[in-house]
Amino acid sequence: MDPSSSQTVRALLKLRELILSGELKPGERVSELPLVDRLGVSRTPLRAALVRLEEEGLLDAILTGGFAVRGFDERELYAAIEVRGTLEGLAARFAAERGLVAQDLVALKECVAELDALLGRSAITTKNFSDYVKLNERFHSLVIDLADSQVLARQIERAVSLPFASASAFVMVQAALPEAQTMFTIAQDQHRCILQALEAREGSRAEALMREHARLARRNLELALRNQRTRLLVPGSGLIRFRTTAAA
Amino acid sequence: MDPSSSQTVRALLKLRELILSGELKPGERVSELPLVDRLGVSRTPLRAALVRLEEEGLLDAILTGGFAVRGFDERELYAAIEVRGTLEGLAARFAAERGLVAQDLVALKECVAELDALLGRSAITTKNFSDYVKLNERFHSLVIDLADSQVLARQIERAVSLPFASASAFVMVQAALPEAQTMFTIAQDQHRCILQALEAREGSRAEALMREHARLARRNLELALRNQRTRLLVPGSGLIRFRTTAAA
DNA sequence: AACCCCGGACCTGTATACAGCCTACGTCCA
DNA sequence: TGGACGTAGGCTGTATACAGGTCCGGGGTT
Repeated sequence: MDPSSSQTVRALLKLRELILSGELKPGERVSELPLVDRLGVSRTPLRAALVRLEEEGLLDAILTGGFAVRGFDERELYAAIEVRGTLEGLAARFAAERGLVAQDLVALKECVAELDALLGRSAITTKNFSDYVKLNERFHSLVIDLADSQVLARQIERAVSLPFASASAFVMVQAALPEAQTMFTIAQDQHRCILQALEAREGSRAEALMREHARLARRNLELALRNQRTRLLVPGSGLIRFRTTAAA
Repeated sequence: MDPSSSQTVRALLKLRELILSGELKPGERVSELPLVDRLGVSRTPLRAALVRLEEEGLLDAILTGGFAVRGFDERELYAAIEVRGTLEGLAARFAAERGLVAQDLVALKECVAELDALLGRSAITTKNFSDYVKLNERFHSLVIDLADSQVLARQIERAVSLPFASASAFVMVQAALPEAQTMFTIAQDQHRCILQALEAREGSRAEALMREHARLARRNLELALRNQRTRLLVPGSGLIRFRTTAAA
């Protein structure tokens, strides 16, 4: 009965992978029976996974029943990032206003120091970017933990469940584009400033910084979409619907 | 196949009612078989409803399997309201920055005018408060619509699925407490100012106003909890765990 | 008297059968 | 040739049977 090895979880993971990889295209109906063969699970856990993915925002319920893969246009990508930044900003403010104890500060400072060390050692490349991703995610989850609100944490969890909204969604792009290398420096300075604001209990500043920090993701996304080469590095790129008509 | 009359929806509604009414207490395990008799649906739609309620935040998954009713302490109530206000604030900013067309403005102004008329006619009491609730919710959903982002709209939908977080959660309390009557006037002035900010494309102001607007809910909640008489008027009051030990 | 072990009831996860609905294709008629 | 109707296939919603795990209580032992 280990939940991590349950059929439901297996179905959820495989199905999410199928959607993100683009094997199921936006708008396409996701029928259950073909997936039963494809995923090797029966309909019951499969349906549970479908319901979860709908709540997650990757699927849309069809009026007549069943689900379809959801598509996202460029505006929705930016909105998703802004939502994430806004919620993380709120978390930063909560954390700052509560005040941090020494132990919390140590953990944060350690994280920032490790990032410093990593960035000072060598450039982030497509080969070693996963170390950066780990540290970056640690920083973000530390801040969320410090906000100490399950309601907020769950809401953020849901926001980043859209693959292109997460804090580390575009690290791969950054690593691949030389013109994006400076973003690492900027991001790390923001980390440092956020830490400082948290320490000084400057809630408003912490919030604003965290929001702006998320907007780096937006800039990376814009860069990524402009280059044919990096476009496919965007997580969940298969879900993106590019406008065929001229944008207003 | 009408989804509104499906067993799943029926189970979802009845189960939510059972939780909010306090018949199922926080921490209590929600076993499926007893509910099959109680709700008159089989386990399959019941389980679907359980999964949805977990995503909604009313249930917690138990490690060994199954679900338990989630409890909320006072801090979480405030956090939920703040999250809602923050997201609605973002919606207001999006709407303002996009710019409204004449038709949008008409709809908003009509809504505000109707609220003016209602408030001018007579005091809001526990008997006629539902008219106010309808108009208030219309104002809020208009703003959300104008933000024109499904990602954001879904996130807000989820935020207000916690019963005490919704924009109209405390109207009943307001109506019952004489000292809260001025809140109607204040709220309506905020509506007016938000409309003005949207019209002038003042995104930042619209956002700040919407946030502050949500904080009225917080003030109402504080009032409600202080009065033994109104405490039970708080939606989902059965889910609230009051601290027994002294708060840090 | 306290602790440990064993047994049974209960509960969830999973698979599958069945019924009703929607859809799409083919055919027939105007 | 185009449109409308009927039928067949497939799909989802629902119910239920079965297997494995969990938890609680009682009895025995130290």
